[in-house]
Amino acid sequence: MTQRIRLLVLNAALGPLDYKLPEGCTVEPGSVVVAPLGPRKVTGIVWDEGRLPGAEVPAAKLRAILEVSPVPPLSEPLRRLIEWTADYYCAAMANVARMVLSSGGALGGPSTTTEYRLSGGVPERMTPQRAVAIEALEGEQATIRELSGIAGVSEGVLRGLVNQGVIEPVTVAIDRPYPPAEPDFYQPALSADQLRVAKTLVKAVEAQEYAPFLLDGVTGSGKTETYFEPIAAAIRMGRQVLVLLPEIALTENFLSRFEQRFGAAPVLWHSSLKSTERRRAWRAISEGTAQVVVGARSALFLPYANLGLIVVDEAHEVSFKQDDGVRYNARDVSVMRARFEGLPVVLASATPALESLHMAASGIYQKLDLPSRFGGAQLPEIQLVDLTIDKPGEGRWLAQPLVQGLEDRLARGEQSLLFLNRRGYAPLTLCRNCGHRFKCPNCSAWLVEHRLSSRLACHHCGFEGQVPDECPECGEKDALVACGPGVERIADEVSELFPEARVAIATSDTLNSPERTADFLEKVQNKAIDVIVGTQLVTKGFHFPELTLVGVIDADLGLEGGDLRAAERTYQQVAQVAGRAGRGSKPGEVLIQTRHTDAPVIAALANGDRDAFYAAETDARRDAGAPPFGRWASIILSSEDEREARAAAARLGDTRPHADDLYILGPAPAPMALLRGRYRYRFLINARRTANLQATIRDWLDAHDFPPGVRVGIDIDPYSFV
DNA sequence: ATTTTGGGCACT
DNA sequence: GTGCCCAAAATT
Repeated sequence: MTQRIRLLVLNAALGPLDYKLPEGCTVEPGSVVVAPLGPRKVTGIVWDEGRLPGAEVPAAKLRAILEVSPVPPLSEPLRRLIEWTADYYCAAMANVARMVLSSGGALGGPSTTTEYRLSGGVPERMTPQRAVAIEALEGEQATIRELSGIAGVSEGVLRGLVNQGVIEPVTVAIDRPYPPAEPDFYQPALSADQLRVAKTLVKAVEAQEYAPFLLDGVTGSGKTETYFEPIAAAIRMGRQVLVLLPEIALTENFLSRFEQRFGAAPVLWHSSLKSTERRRAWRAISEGTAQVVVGARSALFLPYANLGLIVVDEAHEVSFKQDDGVRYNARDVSVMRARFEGLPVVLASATPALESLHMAASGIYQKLDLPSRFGGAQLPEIQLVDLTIDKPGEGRWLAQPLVQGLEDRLARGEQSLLFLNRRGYAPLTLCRNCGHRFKCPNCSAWLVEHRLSSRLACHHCGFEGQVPDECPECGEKDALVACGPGVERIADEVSELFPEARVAIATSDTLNSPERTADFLEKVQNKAIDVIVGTQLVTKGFHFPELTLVGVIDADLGLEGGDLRAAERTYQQVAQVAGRAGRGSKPGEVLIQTRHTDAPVIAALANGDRDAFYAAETDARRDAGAPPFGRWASIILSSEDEREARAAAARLGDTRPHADDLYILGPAPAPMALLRGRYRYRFLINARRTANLQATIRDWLDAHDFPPGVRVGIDIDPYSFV
């Protein structure tokens, strides 16, 4: 009697498949195996009996699996999390499981790899490509393929240099252990508030039970040092910790504080890890030797052997919502994982999402407060600049009070930060003669002028073009004008006003590598920069003690557009960027430029009345049936063929379900009706909490067959309506 | 997703 | 009959 097993195959188009075990082979639920499929091989996970739907195939058809991967089986809580995530977000289990096994190579077992680095030698014959490679690879060590990516030369060039001995091979053990974090390496002095909160969290870690916390601390209150204490407790108990951060590219500050506290760097997990690093981290995590993992949202689905605590820092951040593939919200799934695993989870933020505050008010999350700044620093003074009164001149964006503020800071040798959430020089370029506007050929979006790289770029699909001398429509020369401000234009304006000021632009364009970020931070620290002009990148996590002025160029920007959470997002962004001011001994000042001084969000920001804002927003959400009182979902049908997309949407619309507890809007062209060359039609669903939203959507869509060119995207709890 | 199969059709 | 293209079916 051979044993039948059911596999979750890592292929979204395939249902569960049954196999038999070869003689003498044993597996358990969660085991990762390789199985034959036709002439091919597939990776699958042995699933619990009876938990994957589908009829049994005749025993005669069963083939034996080929091998069991030498990795620990996925734990039961993780298997339940995969099921829950797929179910909740209407995604294929295979796609969720793929995020768990996201390190292809790790499944093969331990081994070594060959990496390459410069030997210091010189090639017999120097060529331009070789010079480029040698310059770019200083201090790098990686595989040939990765080095080729870093240097921007072909692999052939590098192989040539290997033959000449200019690049030498190094044998590296992939699975060498990480340096241990020491829970008692350095004990910082904590305030009474911090101690009180830390004690509660340490207790929760020791209890080893599900316990969700909302750590609500004002900017500069020392949330990080506070949650380091339960992390230390978990390390002492030999358990692992996961810390989720929104933008892993900008963790310099976090990492140095972590090393100071624990004497070693944590294990990092993010999308730009090299394959060997990824594999090493994956194995250490699955075997339990990685103590503290600091990662972007994808770190949430890794197979921790022995997890004891999850921390989600800046938990309100929109970037925790994945916007392609499985559209999950890492903040919400973190809480579910903690529940399945039986762990404490800490959501930390100075500006919590309304949903999180509501959970705390309902008694589902325990709320912990850090109401004052660490070390006696004061929260900054906030003032509004009414742009309808203090009008900047034509082609200017800084009103007089802000110019005055900058002048004062420059005179005193203090630093300023100007916030504008728009990359590039100008968001729109048009022809003065014929009115032609530069539009992306693949998207419903204007091309943004970037003067630093002298390009017109689409921020949605990556399309780039040169800025032409003449209008492509009417041929008129020198008639193109830039409309509206971007950070580059603001930086220009500051330089014109204060030629002696040292201005730096901080966006994803300029801080696009750890090196450039470190360089920027160092310059700010050494006061080699007077004025920072930045996008949302600078709103979070930075600690600049000498920064005493924050200017918000246009607080109304976020309120435009159809985003359901626009008010909340504006509040969070402005409050966070304001929180960068006055973190040291000198008090901070914040100037907010706006045309709507009486808008509730703006007024709440000016008065520092967070509670009033949340109360007003809560009422608005209740009236709109928006989260947390109701739920939204969006369904987007897209195709490269406009007519095909429209027809598919119309047919789906014809069979829309009718129910008392939800209503369906659409189909209508999506806000970005053309995105990356695909035409998009959208349905919006608003449901009461009582509705079974996912089941309704699944039943509705399952009854349809769409043409091969049509893609269907379901977004549960959408953030961006794009 | 990928591979195999089979039907329809032009061509010999 | 043979080759070719494309859609449909099978894959456990």
